[in-house]
Amino acid sequence: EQRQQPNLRGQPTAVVQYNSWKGGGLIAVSYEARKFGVKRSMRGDEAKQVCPQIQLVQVPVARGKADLSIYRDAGSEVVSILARKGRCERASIDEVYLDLTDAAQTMLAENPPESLELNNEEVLKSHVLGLSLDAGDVKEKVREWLHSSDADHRDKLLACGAHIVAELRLQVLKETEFSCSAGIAHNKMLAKLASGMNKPAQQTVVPFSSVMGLLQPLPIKKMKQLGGKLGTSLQIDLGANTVGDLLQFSEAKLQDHYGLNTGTWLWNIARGINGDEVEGRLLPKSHGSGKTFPGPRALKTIASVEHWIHELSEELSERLISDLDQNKRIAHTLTVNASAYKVVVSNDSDSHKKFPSKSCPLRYGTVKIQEDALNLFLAGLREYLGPYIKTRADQFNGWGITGLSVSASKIIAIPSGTRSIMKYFHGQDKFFSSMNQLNDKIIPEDVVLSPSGDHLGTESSLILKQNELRSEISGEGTKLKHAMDGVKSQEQKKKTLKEKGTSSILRFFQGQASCSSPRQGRINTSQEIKASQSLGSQTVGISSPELIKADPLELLLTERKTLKGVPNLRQEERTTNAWSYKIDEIDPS
DNA sequence: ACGGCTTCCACT
DNA sequence: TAGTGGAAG
Repeated sequence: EQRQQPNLRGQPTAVVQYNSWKGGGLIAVSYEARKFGVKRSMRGDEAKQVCPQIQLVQVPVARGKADLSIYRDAGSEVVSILARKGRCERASIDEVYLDLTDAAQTMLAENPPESLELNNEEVLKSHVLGLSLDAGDVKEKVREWLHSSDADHRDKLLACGAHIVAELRLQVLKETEFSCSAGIAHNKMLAKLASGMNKPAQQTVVPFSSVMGLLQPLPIKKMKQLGGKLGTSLQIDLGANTVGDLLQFSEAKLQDHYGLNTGTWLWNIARGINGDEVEGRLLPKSHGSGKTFPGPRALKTIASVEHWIHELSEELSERLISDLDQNKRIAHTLTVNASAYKVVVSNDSDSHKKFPSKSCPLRYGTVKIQEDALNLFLAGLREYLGPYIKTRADQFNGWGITGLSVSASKIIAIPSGTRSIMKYFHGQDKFFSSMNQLNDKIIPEDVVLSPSGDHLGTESSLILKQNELRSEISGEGTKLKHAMDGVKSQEQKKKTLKEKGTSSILRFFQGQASCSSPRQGRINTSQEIKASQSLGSQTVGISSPELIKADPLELLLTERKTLKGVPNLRQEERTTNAWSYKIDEIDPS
């Protein structure tokens, strides 16, 4: 927000979401404001009390809920810069791990620090843990450490790392206007620890010889993963208050208390050992959209729950489309979570049960996600209410929903190339069963795109403009039923798939039965269509029809046209002169 | 009326 | 595997 509004730079600032209740909740606090004791977890009103001049910026609201997308995107800007220099793991919205081993080794071999004449001023500002604290010229000591030619090989690598990181941080500043802090160490645990030691906008190096000195006196709760119950247990049950205190416990003893994995992990981190790899992952593993309804705002009717599930699903759907668009990834699982309270009924001490989370295969399309999410919720609600179903209408049955969230997970990149696509589908049991489900579906007449979008409302799942492919599928494409009998052998199916790959795969994108649990009956198709009409369905276009001829599948999946940055047009209208299909009809299962 | 909204992970 | 709970930003 300080980047967005330069007048906020250097000013005590905080970001709040919502503000009608006690001024909203703070989710981020500038360093200037922290000096006043402003904390995350404070309310806007509270922050004003301790820092009257604080500038409060509100999180954007969309669909009645906080929308964090601008902050996600800001995080991505930084990731894309850091990823240029090494294996990069997006650890959170504003943190990444970077494995600079290769870059450091290369630098040590070709451009060792001792030979560097002119120094990046930034690297000289590094904090190097363990450099004799007694005053004197600290900066000179740092320079010495960074360039000493008789150092431990491992420390030389760290020195290279410090140079690379200093450069990267400057690069990030230049390209994004964000400052950042960094820790440079031999593993993730130590790097994370060090990164928090000198903020803001500074970097800290952990020489190999300083590891024990760093960890010994460190309060256990400062270590990542030990800030919660496990850390408390170490203190209370084992009497270990510092990481050093852990050294006295054998690995076996720690395993007895906390299990094999956790025990070993504890034994290792007490010694500064942490083998966790930096995962090469620039993108999130799941997307979720949720909202709480505290206190009197608790939802008490199915209708209100439905409303919010629709809002949340809409946001989720939009983000899934962006992910597909930008990253060619498809999510496979939809999960709904809720929190609820139930008033004591027959006092079976049952009123504190947790609302169960439910999931099902994810079908693309806003309306489908909305329907499936609602069904998952209802399944959870029945289980939650137990025998006390009270099939009667919505109203006030002694329950209230205090939180709702829908999320998408098992996000998998679409493989590129026909062969790998076939292999990919083949590997999925559900593929063939879903092919069978298509038997009773109708592939409609081809529909040509028109700017007015008047083709919408037909059940067409494919919108094809070029004749070549159209003729290819028209034989079975028009009014085709019973394309495949469910009794064919797997081999036969495979063959059919190969021979008629185009239409088969295209048909693969047909919508199909809704999630089997929890609603028993089939969803009324006309309702589905109507809803789809009213909300508009997304269509994505493909350019380069020639390539389709050569390899329609690959093109279908990999060469879709970017739709971003074309404002004031409905998406359907943006896909002119292009091959396209409706995102709606993608069923990852 | 809980800090809200996420994301990731270990465990069963 | 689906579902729970913990941890963290």
